[in-house]
Amino acid sequence: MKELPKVYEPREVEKKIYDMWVKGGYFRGRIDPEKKPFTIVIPPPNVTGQLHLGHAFDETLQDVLVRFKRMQGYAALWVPGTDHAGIATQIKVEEALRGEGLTRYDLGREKFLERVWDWKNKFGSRIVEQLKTLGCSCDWDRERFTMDEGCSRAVREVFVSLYEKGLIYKGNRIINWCPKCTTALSDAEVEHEEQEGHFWHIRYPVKDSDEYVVIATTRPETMLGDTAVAVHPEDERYTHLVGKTLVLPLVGREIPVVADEYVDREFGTGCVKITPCHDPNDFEVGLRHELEQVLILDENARIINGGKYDGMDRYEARKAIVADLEAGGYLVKIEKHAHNVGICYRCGTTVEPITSPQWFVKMKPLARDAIKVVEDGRIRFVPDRFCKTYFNWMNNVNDWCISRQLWWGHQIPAWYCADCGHVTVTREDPDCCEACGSRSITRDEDVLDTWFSSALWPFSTLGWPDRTPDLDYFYPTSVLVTGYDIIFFWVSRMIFSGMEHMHQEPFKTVLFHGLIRDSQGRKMSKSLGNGVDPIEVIETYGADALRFNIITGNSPGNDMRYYPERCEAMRNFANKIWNASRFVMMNLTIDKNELPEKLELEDRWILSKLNSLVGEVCENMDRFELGIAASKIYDFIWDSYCDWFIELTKPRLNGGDEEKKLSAQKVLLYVLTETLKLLHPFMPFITEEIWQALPHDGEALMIQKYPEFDEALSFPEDEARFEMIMAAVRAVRARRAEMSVPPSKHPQLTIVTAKRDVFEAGRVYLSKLAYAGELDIREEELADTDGMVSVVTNEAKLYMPLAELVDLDKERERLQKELQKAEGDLQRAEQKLRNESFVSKAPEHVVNVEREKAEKAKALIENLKQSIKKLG
RNA sequence: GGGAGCAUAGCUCAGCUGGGAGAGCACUUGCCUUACAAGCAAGGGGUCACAGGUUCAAGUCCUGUUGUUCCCACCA
Repeated sequence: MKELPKVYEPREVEKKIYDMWVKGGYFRGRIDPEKKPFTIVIPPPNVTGQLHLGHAFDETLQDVLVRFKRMQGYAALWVPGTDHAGIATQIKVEEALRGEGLTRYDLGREKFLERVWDWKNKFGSRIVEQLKTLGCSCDWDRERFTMDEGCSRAVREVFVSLYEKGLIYKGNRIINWCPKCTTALSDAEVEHEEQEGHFWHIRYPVKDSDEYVVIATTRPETMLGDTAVAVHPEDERYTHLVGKTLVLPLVGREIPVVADEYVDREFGTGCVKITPCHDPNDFEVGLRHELEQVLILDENARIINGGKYDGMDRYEARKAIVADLEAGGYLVKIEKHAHNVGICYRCGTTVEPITSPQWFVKMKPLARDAIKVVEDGRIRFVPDRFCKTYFNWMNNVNDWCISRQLWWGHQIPAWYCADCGHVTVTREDPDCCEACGSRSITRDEDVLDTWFSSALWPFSTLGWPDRTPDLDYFYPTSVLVTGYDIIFFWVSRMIFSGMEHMHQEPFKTVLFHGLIRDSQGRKMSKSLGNGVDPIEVIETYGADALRFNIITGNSPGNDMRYYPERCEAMRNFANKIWNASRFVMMNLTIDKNELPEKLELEDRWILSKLNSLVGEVCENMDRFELGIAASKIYDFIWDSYCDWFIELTKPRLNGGDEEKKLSAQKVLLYVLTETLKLLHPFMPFITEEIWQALPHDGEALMIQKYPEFDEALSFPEDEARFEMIMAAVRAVRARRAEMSVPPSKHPQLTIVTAKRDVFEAGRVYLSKLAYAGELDIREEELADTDGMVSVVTNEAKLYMPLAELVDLDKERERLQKELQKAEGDLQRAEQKLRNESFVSKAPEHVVNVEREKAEKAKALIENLKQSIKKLG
């Protein structure tokens, strides 16, 4: 038998164990017609990213599920991979270039892309290695990348087929523009932030008149693009002006007053300046009234078509324009005004709504099935409250802007013909225009939104668009695990993509988790510098401790705070298991794991407890209550197994009876082994390490069969009998603690009980765990209890000759207090039982519990009363 | 403007389909009891935010209130 070190050292163990697993090929997902598949695709982290706690959370949940199902005999497959993360990655490489004094334009598209690929190759493996240190049991042979050949083919196929169906189109429409990233963004990529701004009231004179209207705006510079002013058609203040012409201050452009129901009469002045190119509402108004479109911002948000303001930055122009308005007497007043501004989710820059020719996915037709599949339960959300969020979004979804003015990503497969203007969109790169045959075709410069490729992830990673055996077997995937913050970005898009291209839901269940915050509840972010590096945590406490910390004490969908102290507690737990195992091994003389033929009372107790635990854990796991399952295992190991059972076996192990010695070993080993299996999905490393050191059949714990509930190992009566002994032990310990009796003192213990057989069977434990000297177990009351201290349980009165240690008055007081409590219990139970409707309406077992409670309380009261009487 | 979450011990949080208030950390007391002081034993600490309601029974279900966090939304 191998000798284990006294303190568990995760660092040394984890690497070794992981290599062993990889070598054994246990992570491989293999098609097996005999087995049911269980598939998870990883939410692909950014290829150049680093593992943060959010990932650790996400991946741990997935690994627990995959390991659990794998052990249960499923053909488990966890597909790993990374995302090219268009904007994020491109920004990083451009930043690096800036260090060399270069921009991407200096390099040109081709050279720049080479640089990005270099970058990807350099850092792409970093996060993968970090996932391994966490213990992730991904099938690394299937690692994918959203821009690898297969995924790119899937993207191309989807784009072309949606285009052919008319579900992708190009249009000149209002989109969100980030002037820093210089690209269009989808609605989902814009975050909103309340900012303290101003409301500028500006006078627009009516042409050839003394009259004027006052408009209010938060973005005065956009007046350069105004092509109308709108009022409500029924607003009597302004009806006489409808159709009249205004002269735009500073610009001199003549613009009409139009009537449109979009205007809210109550808000502001009731007059709205209309800037079709720079506001989504105004854009619509502009279409309705066939207004001119004047674009006044370029890709860097500098003024164009604005006369003297051309070339100014938007904020510079704002200042200048306000000053000029004031000088010209057009400025009526300035109010403070808090309003929401859109900011880029990548760089935080305020985005500008701008009309621009972009590619869109028509969402309404796709949303239909995507809603239905969640409605009818083919896809289940855990917790289900996120259905509401999802439906709300899907029901109101706008077309999805998918083109990005970036270089890093899937270039849009559209070619424009210089001769006839036709757009060629094909699966294979064309060399001429499909309409006129002209060779003067140029490819669209733009790339697709990163999320366009992630949307296909559940099937592109399994081989689609080819009809592969993997796709047949492993699709639809079983569970998707992800944060609720990317429902719109990713989950919803995978759902409609799966329905559209596979005609099947991409996953059966979505398990949503929350965000990990710092110990003060703040979001972890680079700017706050409060991020916790999971790799450092793993180095300090071990991956198992981190995993267990994350899993326990969290419920689906809820955010959690990260506390280093909790990791310490979990590290201690790992050490506890380690030492319990050391104890078992030290005492082991057998090399086979089997239960003995003759089981002692405590054996049946622990086996029965274990068996219930197994049943409960499996149930909790099936309901995705991973945290509950984990803490039940924790309690069993620490309380039942270590604090009680191990202690209970010591008399047998140290006694002279060889048969008993063997039986104790066997039960210790059996229960430990089963417990390690139960715990393995949560703490894979330490359980595997210990299991390897124990007598075992098979190669690895991670591919052992997960325990199942077994009726034959359920002994409820023996459990109850043993609990009686435990209650007595606890009662004696409590009394001794109160009186500060050191463990070295072993006074005689007299037990007066009607359950004499039970306590006789527990003789050994009583003397060991209750530190008893001589033991007298009897049915008849003691005649003389002078000088005795008593403790009372439901089933017994226990006496110890320790009266000299105790203050009799205090003792009386204590017993009175206990009596009061017992009488209260009895009263409550009897009250319930007297209640006619309780007895008739409550389920039988609940009533029985109440009856038992009353019985027990009665017995206890009787015992206590006698003890008090004896005190005199 | 719409929607959702949270409110339980000093702190951070569990508590599943309603049936005797839990964990970790912190705190108090006593123990180095030959697996473990990263430990053992014993203990203190909660009107489960508030107000109603349903029920034999409510931390748990319903309604409202307060506080708090978040998401969505085109009021310039």
